[in-house]
Amino acid sequence: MITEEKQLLFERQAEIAKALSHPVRIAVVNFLKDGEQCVCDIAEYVGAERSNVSRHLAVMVNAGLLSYRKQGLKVIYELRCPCILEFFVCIGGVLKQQVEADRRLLRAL
Amino acid sequence: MITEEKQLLFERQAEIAKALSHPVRIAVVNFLKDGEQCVCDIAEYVGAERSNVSRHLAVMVNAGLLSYRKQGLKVIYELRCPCILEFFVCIGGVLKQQVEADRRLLRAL
DNA sequence: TGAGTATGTGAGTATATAATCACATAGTTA
DNA sequence: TAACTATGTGATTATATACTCACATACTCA
Repeated sequence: MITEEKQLLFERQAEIAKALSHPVRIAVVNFLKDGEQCVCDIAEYVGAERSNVSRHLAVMVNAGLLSYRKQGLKVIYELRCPCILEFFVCIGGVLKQQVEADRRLLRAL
Repeated sequence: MITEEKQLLFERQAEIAKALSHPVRIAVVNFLKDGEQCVCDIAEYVGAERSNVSRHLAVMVNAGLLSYRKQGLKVIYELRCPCILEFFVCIGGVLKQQVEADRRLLRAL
């Protein structure tokens, strides 16, 4: 049985995973890992419409992944917690294991 | 600029995150971390319809998170890569940091 | 063989998400 | 003040996702 607290935790964890479940948002994290950036530059890096990027950023702020500050005309976003980068290490483990499996499959052909 | 390879990587990473972006699927990982289980028991643990759980499991298999084997009437699922559990450590870091921020906010009231 | 059990799937519906365009807002600078 | 720039948002549309119910499949065991 899942306790009510566990249920809440699962929902919160799922929300964070969802905030990372889009290629554009993954790209954003990758771009911001080296330091804060304005929307303009983020949009150029990820190669998407500014308004679209704006919405993706809002999703990530809502999930608690990003914070932002205004500086003149610009709005500058940064990773709220560098620990999110461990996510890529974790996912990397899964991907490596998949590639290994594919390789074994290939050899069996 | 994002290279074509990076783009592919981001898509793959997003896909894995998406497979973890639902409370039921998070619950499944939590249940399976102590060992393989059949659909029946998984459904009871997560508290959802069997057919619904079946679909969630299919999503996770597709993403490469789970593997399964048939044993008589039952189909038994297990984590394909325990490294996925690091995901919770990572997410835990983000959540802790959010709770800290909330606490600071509360003190400021 | 026939009843029973575990699982998966088709079809339908409701809801959520993503993308785009046009426009609003806010700050800048001449 | 007026033109300009960076950003966010409303409205719309297309697509994806989640869920449910009924049913098909596959295996078990009497």
